[in-house]
Amino acid sequence: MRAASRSARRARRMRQTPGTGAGNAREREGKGPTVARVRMRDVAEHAGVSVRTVSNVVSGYAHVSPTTRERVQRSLDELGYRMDFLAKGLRSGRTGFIALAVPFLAEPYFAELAQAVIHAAARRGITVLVESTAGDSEVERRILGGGLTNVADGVLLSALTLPAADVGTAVPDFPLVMLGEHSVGDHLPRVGIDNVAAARTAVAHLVDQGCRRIVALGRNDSENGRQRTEGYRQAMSEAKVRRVNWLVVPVEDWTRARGYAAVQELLEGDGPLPDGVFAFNDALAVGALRALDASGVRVPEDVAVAAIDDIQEAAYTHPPLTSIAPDLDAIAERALDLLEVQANRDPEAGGAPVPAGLEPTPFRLVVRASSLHRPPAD
Amino acid sequence: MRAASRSARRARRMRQTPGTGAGNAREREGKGPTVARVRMRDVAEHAGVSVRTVSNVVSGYAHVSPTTRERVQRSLDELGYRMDFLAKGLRSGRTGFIALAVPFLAEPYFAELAQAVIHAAARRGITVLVESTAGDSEVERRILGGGLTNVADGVLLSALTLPAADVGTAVPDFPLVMLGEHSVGDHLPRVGIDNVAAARTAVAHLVDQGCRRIVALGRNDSENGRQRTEGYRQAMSEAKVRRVNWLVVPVEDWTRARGYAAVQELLEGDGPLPDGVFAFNDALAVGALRALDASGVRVPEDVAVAAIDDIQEAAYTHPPLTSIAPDLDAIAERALDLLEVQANRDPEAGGAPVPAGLEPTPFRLVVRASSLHRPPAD
DNA sequence: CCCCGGTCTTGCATCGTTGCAAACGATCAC
DNA sequence: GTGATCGTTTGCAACGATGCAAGACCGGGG
Repeated sequence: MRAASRSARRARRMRQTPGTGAGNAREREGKGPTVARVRMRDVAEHAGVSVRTVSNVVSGYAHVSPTTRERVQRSLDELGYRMDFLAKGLRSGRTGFIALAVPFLAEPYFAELAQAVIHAAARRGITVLVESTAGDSEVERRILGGGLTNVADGVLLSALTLPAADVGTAVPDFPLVMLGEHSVGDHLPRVGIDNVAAARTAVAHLVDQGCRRIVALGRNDSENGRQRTEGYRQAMSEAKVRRVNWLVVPVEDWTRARGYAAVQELLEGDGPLPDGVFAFNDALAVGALRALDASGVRVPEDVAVAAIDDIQEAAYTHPPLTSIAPDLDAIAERALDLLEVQANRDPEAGGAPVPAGLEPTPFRLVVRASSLHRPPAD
Repeated sequence: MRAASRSARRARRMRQTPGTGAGNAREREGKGPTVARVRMRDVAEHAGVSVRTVSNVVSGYAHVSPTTRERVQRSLDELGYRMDFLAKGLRSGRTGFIALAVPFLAEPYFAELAQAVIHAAARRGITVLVESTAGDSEVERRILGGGLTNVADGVLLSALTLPAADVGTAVPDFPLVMLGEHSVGDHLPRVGIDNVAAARTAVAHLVDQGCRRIVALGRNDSENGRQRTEGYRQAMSEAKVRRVNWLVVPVEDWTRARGYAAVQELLEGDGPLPDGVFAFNDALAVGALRALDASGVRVPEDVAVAAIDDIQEAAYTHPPLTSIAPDLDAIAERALDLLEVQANRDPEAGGAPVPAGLEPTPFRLVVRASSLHRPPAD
């Protein structure tokens, strides 16, 4: 794709003043819809000051006389000046962008996370570049390697598959914060909920509701999965549930389809039916609920269900889904804070070391009908 | 936020060779994690060629001897060169980014649309910048005014609230394609499904299923809404449904919550109950289904439900939702095509005019349980 | 009357890349 | 052998902004 409208205008200007390249008085073409790009130089000439002074006004430099400032401002408005981010970025080394990489933007949890990040960033005047890695660890590795540097001042990476071993313990040379609940080693700063605690809370809630044979829907092949499995174990153990009633059903990925398939298989099997399902995320739970519904199993009477994520959809399932709600806004804000810390760190002076390890953010249990196995003891 | 690691490195270099600024042999600092930025100049020196030749190799220029190309490539790899997109963009006028602006990224439809766009763009080597306008018409107007130009080669805008009157008939001076189903006038290129046809198809399907009193859930205060209303009208009229059985229930926005509230109100009212609900989008339908479920109204036996969007969630509602599925990949591809057409258009030569008006993309009706009011006639 | 400290303004070089067009060398036809 | 041609490589300037440091200007104290 060529930016024809822009380069063509440039070409015209260069034709006007061949060689010198100093084409100064830049014609504004008619009053048609097409508006020539206005540079600081144009504003400077219009206001009768130097380019540098215009820059000073635009960037809010203190020592500019009110008179000058106002005159420049008027020219700025009149010509409709807009900063060229590319030039600014090239010269100053800062772009005003951060990159956010998530596995699947279409997955509700990541969409909601992305929205939270975008809004938090907008409040700070930062624009977000969204990448969708498709859960490809190759892509994730490339990003960790700095593939987005120089176009972004910092990177938020929500890795999915990336094995910790692949990353090594190298600290990248650009601001980076791991997002969500996946960890690739504790040498990197990371923001998210405490997965063990979250899972334990959800499972303990099911136990509270009288469940004694609780199936966990998930898999411990990722750091994230391991932690949620651990939370499940802790809660089961604390509740003194007999080992024979523990069951972790592995699923390939955490989608509605897998949740549906897993539960369907479970129901068709010859093992005893569970009275509780703890899904590692809401998408799995949504699939599970559908499968239970299709098989005529009543929720929560026969089986109680709880999960983690509390996506918006959770309030509208049949029945509404009990879930652990991470504070996405808190995650976004904290992650941006950590990016700033890293960006402001002066590597020369040694400065503060890069913060590392999990920065836990709050979560809460949102109880809805799906887990009300027995009426609350009131 | 300051990009400290980068600017500090720069400062150091400048200290080394004061005045000249030509610091050539750039030291690679230790073997620590910090890696100095490698420029074309560094590669050129390493390979013993000119900077321009490196540029030629990198950009795939044809007339480079195999020998030279290979030598440069080796240096490129060895030094780990990565292009500075800012400099490239500044010089060439093209950034390789496009901007995508949607109202709410957390709404499943927009998330799925965004994912489709990101993937389609990735296939073309384009990176996507996502903005979330929050449905603010002020933001949308700013974007139409060119607020994202110069950082993006083109803009895809999925406007929500923007009234056509505010836009005027001016053709923007940058590549722009309106996305989704909202129109702000037919002077702008636009990609999406034919809303009238889509709505008519959905409603006709409900009629087919034996529905005679069909409520439309939506509002005609947007172009989009007007068109879906029109489709509803056409289908009702074609089916010769008596006027008294037509009803459009207005909703403030197209969310699950509004759909829920609207149906609840409807059920509490004293009017006759409908036997069919046509929701303007899936989110409304999801809310509607939940409200019907909560009130003990059976779907599809008592009321059949159909909607537009076919978000992933639709296959997992209770019961699964019949919906019109737009081809998101086709929308994304076509939109990118149209951006390219505009970008390549030579305004000097007059070129082809900017394509304008709706570029309709295919859709299909996905029938699920929610609309099976009576068993198919077979 | 001049020097000094401060405020306000400016010129120059520079960020890393590509467009342009010229230079270069080798090959080829005559 | 000489000029034309082609393929290959190069130098220079420029994209639009900011960092740096010097210059211009102003008023007050010595």
